Amino acid sequence: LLFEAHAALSARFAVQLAEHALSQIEFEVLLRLARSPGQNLRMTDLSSQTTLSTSGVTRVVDRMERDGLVCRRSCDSDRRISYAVITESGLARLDEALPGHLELIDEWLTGRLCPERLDALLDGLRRVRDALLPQAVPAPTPPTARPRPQAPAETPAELRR
Amino acid sequence: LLFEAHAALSARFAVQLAEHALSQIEFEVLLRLARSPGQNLRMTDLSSQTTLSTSGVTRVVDRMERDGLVCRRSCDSDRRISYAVITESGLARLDEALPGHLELIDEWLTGRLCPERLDALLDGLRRVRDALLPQAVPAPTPPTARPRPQAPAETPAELRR
DNA sequence: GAAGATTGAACAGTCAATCTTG
DNA sequence: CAAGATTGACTGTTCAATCTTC
Repeated sequence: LLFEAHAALSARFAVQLAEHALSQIEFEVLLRLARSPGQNLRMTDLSSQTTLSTSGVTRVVDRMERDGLVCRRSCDSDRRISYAVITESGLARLDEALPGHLELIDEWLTGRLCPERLDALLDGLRRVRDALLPQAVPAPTPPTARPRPQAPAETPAELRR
Repeated sequence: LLFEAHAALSARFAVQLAEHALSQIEFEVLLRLARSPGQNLRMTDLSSQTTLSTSGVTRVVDRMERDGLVCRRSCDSDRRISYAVITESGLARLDEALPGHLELIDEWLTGRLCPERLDALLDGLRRVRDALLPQAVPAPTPPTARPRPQAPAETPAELRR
């Protein structure tokens, strides 16, 4: 069920992204960075927005920096902090890969279910997700702007896969 | 959305299974074996029923055989084939871990949504999954019994996670 | 020659330990 | 001493190559 649907969809995404020489995580990193204010994110925040540990983020950013998709920038006010910033090349790569990704979503999700079914599916998933992530909705880092844009509707919600 | 719900749920499963010294894949292997006729499965079939490659299955079964949860048995009529068979110990381990797993499913899915919502969610997921796995529903291996029991209702459907 | 299974090399990710800065 | 990031050792997985059997 949930696992099968996820695995199958995930596999499709993977082959499409591979055409643009991106892994799913790299794609997600580019997407999160591109739509963050200033197009940068602290390493820690990047890890909490993905499924990776902080060391995982370090390694991914290492690779992507080597490939020129992102670069690191240190913080003036707190020198412990390191930001990952998306580069021109990274933005270009994202623009290149995104349309195909959206097509896949439309092909297998949006276009496959009638609107009511789609709404019901998203509603159910959202409820499960919200129940499982109690710490994500309240205020784990109150001063830091909560980058989650409250799922304004369909398209952005799917964007976040 | 789908990815977030899946990741969050998956994480819960992982910690529960870890209490019984099982990884998610090991649990899935035990489950698939236990409910297969003869409680055995060819290595290849095991790989197509999971997310692993054939070499991945080889390695998992290596580990589990070392731990006594499964054992290998060769085929009389075709000596290329190797079966994985669940052992007494493996069955015991599954019995030990399964109730907690079902509790989690009930806690976060079944018990969290009213019946209509749950049906709608499962229906949507099933449609997406079926659309994405065209080769799974028809006859890829027609003579071989299709082990998929057609999702007889709710409980077994969730069992397959 | 193809199918089934295994192996070696390589890779991506985690955990625990470490370093630096606040 | 806690927070942020990185590193080293390790685990699990895949890909390509190999071996055996049909």
